[in-house]
Amino acid sequence: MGKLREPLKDMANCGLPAALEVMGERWSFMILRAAFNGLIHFEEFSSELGIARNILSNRLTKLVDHGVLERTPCAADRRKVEYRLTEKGASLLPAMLALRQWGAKYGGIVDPELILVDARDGKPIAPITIRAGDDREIGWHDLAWMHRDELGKKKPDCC
Amino acid sequence: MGKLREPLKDMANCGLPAALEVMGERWSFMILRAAFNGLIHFEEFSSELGIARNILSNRLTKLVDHGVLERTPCAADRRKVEYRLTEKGASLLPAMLALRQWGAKYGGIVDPELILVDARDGKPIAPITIRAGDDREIGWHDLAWMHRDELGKKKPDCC
DNA sequence: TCTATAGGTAGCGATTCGAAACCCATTTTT
DNA sequence: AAAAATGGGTTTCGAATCGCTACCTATAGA
Repeated sequence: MGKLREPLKDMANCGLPAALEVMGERWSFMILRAAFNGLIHFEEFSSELGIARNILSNRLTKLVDHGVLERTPCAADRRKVEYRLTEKGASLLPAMLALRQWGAKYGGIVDPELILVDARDGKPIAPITIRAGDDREIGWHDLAWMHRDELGKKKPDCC
Repeated sequence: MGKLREPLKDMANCGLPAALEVMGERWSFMILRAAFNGLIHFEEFSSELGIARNILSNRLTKLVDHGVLERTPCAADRRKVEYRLTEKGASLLPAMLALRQWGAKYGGIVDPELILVDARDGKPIAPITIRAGDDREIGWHDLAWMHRDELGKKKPDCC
């Protein structure tokens, strides 16, 4: 039967510490955001983010080490370097947008000038939600933990 | 017309710095996770997370100050205090799960013992995705920024 | 009363951050 | 070709933060 509480002890089983290991430091998410916005060069990140060069250098190499960004020397101008999102890095978009939507909703951003839209129809994207396997939106109290051996067994309603 | 790049300069317009202001420090997300798992008392957070007491105290008061948690003295035992998620705090669930799914996928968690399921049918929840207003799943390259005045105008395909 | 529990603070060394200066290879300008 | 500017860093060093341990106070239980 599924447990109501997840055992916090065994971190080995949880993706959150792993994610925070990579993205949990200061500036990491802002760098990611900048990368999604198309910035690729060191100086671009530096000037747009206003972050100290040593810290930026440190974060960029860490993100590269963890496979979020890919660092390639620029062929055209050999002084330059390109930092591009990998597939792994691009997969952080839902997390980043969810965080961002939350910050916008509760952080006092009432009438944003720019709105993120679907390019195909120019309409705003939906708030990011949690969905069951069949696409129903579900909330916190609809969730349960279940051992991998007993998937599919509906939990009793009682507890 | 929508801009391809979001101006990073005006942070006032972006929810991400606001979100990171609240949740960007070390342990904040782990505390949130613990709260989602039903922990409510200081000693519970302390022992389960293994975090130093002064840091924990600092984070909890910060989360309370920002309205993520609500601190109420426990009526039954006046030594105790309860930290509970507010609606604002509970709204972080999609962001936390997205981050967590990402960490699990890429962080080498191959065969998790416990799986997050929909309590109604015992089936695993879906990966968190980005959706257009009409519920289509969309990806990074389908996104564009549009000024609030010109919503609904489809962008030309050319640029 | 005596002890244990809950929720913190205080002190202090270790780590990390951040501003500024410096460095060196590669363009670009003159 | 020489001089200057650019790109991507590293070094240094003071300031802030982290984290461990010890301590404190109010309440509850034995």
